[in-house]
Amino acid sequence: MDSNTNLSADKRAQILAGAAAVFAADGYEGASMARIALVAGVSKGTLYNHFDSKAALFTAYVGEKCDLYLAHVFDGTGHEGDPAEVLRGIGKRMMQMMLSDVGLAIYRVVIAEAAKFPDLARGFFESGPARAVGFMADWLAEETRRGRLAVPDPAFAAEQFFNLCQTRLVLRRKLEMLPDPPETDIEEVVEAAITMFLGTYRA
Amino acid sequence: MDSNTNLSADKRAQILAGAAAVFAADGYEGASMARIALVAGVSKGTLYNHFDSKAALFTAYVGEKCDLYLAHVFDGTGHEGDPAEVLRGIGKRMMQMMLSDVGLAIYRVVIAEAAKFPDLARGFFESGPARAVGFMADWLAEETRRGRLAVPDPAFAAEQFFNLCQTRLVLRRKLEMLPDPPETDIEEVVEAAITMFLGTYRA
Amino acid sequence: MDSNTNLSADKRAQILAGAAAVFAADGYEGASMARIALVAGVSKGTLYNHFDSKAALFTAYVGEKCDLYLAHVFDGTGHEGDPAEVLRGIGKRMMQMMLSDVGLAIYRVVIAEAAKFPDLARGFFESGPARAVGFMADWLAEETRRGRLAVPDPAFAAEQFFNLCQTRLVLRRKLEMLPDPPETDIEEVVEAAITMFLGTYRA
Amino acid sequence: MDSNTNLSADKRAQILAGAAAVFAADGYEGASMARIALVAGVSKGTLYNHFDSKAALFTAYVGEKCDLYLAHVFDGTGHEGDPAEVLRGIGKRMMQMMLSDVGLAIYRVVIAEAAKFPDLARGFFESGPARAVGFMADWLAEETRRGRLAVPDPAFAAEQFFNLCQTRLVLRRKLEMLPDPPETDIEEVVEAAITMFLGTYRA
DNA sequence: AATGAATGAGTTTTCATTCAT
DNA sequence: CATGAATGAAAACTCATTCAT
Repeated sequence: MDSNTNLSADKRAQILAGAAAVFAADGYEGASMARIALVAGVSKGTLYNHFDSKAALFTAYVGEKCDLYLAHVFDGTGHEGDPAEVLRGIGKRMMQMMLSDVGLAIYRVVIAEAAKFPDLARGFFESGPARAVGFMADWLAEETRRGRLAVPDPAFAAEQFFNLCQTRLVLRRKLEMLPDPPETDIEEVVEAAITMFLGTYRA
Repeated sequence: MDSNTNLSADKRAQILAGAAAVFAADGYEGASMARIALVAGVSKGTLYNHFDSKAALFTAYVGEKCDLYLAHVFDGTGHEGDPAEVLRGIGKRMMQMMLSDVGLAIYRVVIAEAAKFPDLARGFFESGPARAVGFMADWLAEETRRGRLAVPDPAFAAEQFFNLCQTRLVLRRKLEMLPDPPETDIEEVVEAAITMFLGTYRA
Repeated sequence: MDSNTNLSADKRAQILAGAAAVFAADGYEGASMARIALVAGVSKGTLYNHFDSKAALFTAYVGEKCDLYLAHVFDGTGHEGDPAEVLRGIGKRMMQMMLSDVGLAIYRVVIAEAAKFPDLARGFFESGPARAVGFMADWLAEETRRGRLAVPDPAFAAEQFFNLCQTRLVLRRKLEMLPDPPETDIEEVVEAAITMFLGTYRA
Repeated sequence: MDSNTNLSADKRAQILAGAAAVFAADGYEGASMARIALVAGVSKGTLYNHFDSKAALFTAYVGEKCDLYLAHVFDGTGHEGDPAEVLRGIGKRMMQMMLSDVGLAIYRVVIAEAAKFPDLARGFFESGPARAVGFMADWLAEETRRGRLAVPDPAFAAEQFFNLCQTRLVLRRKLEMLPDPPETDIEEVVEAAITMFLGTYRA
């Protein structure tokens, strides 16, 4: 029975992998269940044995990506040491994620379908941005207690920092004007964000 | 003869108005020509007498919005007086536009279809963000010459300011988590952006 | 008023010229009134001022071609002199017509639409094949009276001769397997037809 | 599993039967997929599960008719005995085929669409006329070797014979002027063709 | 649980025809 | 009489979903 469960879970994962490829490439409306079945290597009927509808499959796809991809951006990130160094690590990881193919694909599809799938939009927000902001806000509060920084509203400041880090690169990438942003550009932008951020919030 | 021209232009405008409503509500793929015809109050055939295809209609819709809406955000904006005051005007106008229903709808649909319509994405960028950044960068350069500010890279600084202004409100609005952002919130966020911006770039 | 009539007749001829080009290229179903209007250089409305419907325009086109093109294949053909020589002239003219672009186009379109436009099919038959057969049958009857030939059923014999002349070339041309049949091939085939024909019907 | 295969093949055959009826009645352009689905007793979707497009269905229809209908006209035809008798059998079978409803329908539609489907036209030629000519040419060559006939160019002579056999009946049938040609007419025409043919080619 | 054939409503697009100017 | 915008029915084709095997 365990093997049975595994088999079933495997099929589910197999379908989700196909769905991920197709939804990322074609968007929600542009994706067809036939194509997902083809890419996943199963029949159309099997799709419906595992997911009630196209919308349910889409929801599961986005939910999975949010859990497995966005959610772990900061897992294991140390927040000890010099504030500038910590900000550098946070900023770079965040930007690498936002500029990656997968990160971009989820963002695109969630923004496009936010009106149709509001729960998904909220789920995306909470597994991704909200989690990152929460993590960083906690750290800012601690540094403020320690006297190294002076941040009156840590959550707001965290959001400011993430917005600053997106300068120049993120919008252009979303508009397909920047196929492959180089590492050095990210570092430059993050450095400028750190300078401005500490210029305001250093104790 | 004038009436003839007006009639034709009127129909075109009528169709574009219907298209705007439907594309904004349903996105490109989600919109159907039948529904656009219904909302515009014309027959499907008339749609095709004025626009060659759905893609052409979509292109005309986005192009029009970029020209008539985004492009005029800064028309007539004075850039005299105290830097903080000028930044306040720029920031507020920009945020009002980005958070408006029309601004949001264009952003959503352009981001979603950037891969399929790269020219549109570039057109959006150039009529909207690039124009705003260019306007602000010119002003920053002038203030630097005057000795009131010290901005080494005006275009980059302008993008930083716009990103700062988006804190807290814009992403939540895109995700349908903030149906109607109040004026006071915008002012608060812009004020914080001005503080941080001048903390770095004041002479 | 005469000028008026002429103007009107000119427009009619202009429309028919456009219709001829389009029907020949695209067939009846494949032709569109919009394209005919374009090629004829008039508006769609003008088409309907001169012809009641697409079917009427088609009928007029085929009728005109039958009258002006098929009907005059034998005008001015002398039927004096050596029977072989007369047969040679008749056979060659007939084959040149059947293998020409215009002749082929009419045949194709009349055959394709014979079920839908039976009157047209009969009209085609009578202006074209029947006329040729009648002309030749008269000549065969006269030669029989003169004692140079012995043809018991002149109309039947005439049809036999035309069928013989089509050997090898006509079907292949109808099937687009012979874009441009050379003159010498026609002569060869006609010669063989004459030999066989006279082998049977010479007095 | 056999039943499965049969089910699928049955549906295909069922669709082809419907397509045959509609294409024969309306031609390629005049036929609609909706009507074919209706006549075949399946849904439009099922049509597209079995054939990629209208053109593919048409190609399959013509190909099937050429294979199953034209190709077997001469199967089992004995070519022993008196030449006149053999010619009589060949001529009658050929004419019965050309004057039949199915034979006429394929001819009509292939001629009409030869420009659009050149491969089909060639396929028609090779399964039908070319095969008949080849068969008869072989027999003529053998009779020439045996000394009963004297045919210098057997393929050309075969085509002459088939053209002669079409006298009076075939064109009129194609033009819908002869709904149902009686057997006796065919015999008469074929007899005349044999007379003329042997008048030239008898040893 | 897996399959894939069948469905029919829905999509974009074309077209013959009409009519106000 | 010429125009060309407007129409709506019909075309080819797609797709999410169901269901018998």
